Amino acid sequence: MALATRERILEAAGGTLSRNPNASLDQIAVEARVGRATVFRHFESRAGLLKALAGRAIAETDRATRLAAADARTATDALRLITQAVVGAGESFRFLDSAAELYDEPEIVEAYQRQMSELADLVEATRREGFIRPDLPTAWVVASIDGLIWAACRAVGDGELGVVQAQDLVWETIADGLSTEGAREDRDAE
Amino acid sequence: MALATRERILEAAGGTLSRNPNASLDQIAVEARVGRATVFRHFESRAGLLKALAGRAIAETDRATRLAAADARTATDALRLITQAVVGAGESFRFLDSAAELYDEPEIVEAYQRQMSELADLVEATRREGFIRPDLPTAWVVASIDGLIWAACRAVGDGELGVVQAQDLVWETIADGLSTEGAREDRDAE
DNA sequence: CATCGACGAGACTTTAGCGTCTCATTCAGG
DNA sequence: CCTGAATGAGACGCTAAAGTCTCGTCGATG
Repeated sequence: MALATRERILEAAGGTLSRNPNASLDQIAVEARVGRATVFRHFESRAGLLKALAGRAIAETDRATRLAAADARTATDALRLITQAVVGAGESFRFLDSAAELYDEPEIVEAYQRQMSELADLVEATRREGFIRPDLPTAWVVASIDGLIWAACRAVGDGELGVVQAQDLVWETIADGLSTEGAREDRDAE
Repeated sequence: MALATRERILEAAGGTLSRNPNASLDQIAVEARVGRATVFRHFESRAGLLKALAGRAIAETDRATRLAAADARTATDALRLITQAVVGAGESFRFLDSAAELYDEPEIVEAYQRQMSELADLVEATRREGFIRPDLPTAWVVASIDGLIWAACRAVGDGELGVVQAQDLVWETIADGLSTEGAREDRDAE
């Protein structure tokens, strides 16, 4: 039971915080159908809960990265798998909008920077495969991917797109952009 | 003087809140080199300050939209001008990360939805000009543009890119995506 | 010089939310 | 049936921050 309760609290916290970034522990406890005291039995403090939640998101991303590295034959394919995995797990990340406090947690900040740096390395690798345009700064490529993933998660959360649809669209947009000016001319030979 | 003070408070609030989404009125007052009481002389409450700040951002966007409509010969060009104007004014928008409270302000929500709907209309217009790929849902196009603008503002704020550079990259990415797969073959005739 | 409005400083009250603690209840295992 | 661990309910104290109020100062204006 203990584990189930802890999990239920984390789940509720993720959901509630993604809807209302400043939700109180009261609201989270209610959402989790749990007494507020129980939240403190499982987590040291509000910061501890946030930290656990962030740790979960980081672990999930790491897992997706490992799977992608195992399955993909090219860096480009790995980038695609990771991107789509993160969009799929988007609900686990939306709470981060609110989590300015997490910038005070060295562990979390470090893990986040590590993942960003891994992403940058992966982007470099895809660049060597000829996937990424050589004239784009890596910082911008990483930022764009981040922004598009965020947009996709938002669109899914708002019910504007389905998860699978969003996963496909993110990758298409990364690869080809939004305009007809290039990609589609290749494909459709207009 | 009254106007200058009010403006200084708004400026400080935008800056402080973009760095720390949960900044107190104390911090904002200090940043504005103003007594905390003076903040209340100019704004009814914290919510009032936030609302004024949001109103400012909305007005700035409307202004950019009007200018773009006046200057641009095509919808595509208008979309470019608006996108780049918003990136240029990005500092006025970053505080919105923190402003979950604003969802309770009908005026602001309505104005935001109106702007999003105007953007959607503009996207439709560029689609008729053959700019946007016909197979992409408008909701996704709007969301992507939003995401890329957000990414650009973040990159500028973090010092990773210059403003002009970010403005160009956003538009390039919207138009051509990140990959070599289409656009660059057109341009460089590889 | 007198006046008046804007301001800074800071005391004060109130409220929301965090974190602690206690106690009764429930439920599973022996 | 007995025991102990996990929980729910809720009281309690504490702090940060919002919002109010007063008073003294400064500076522009007549």
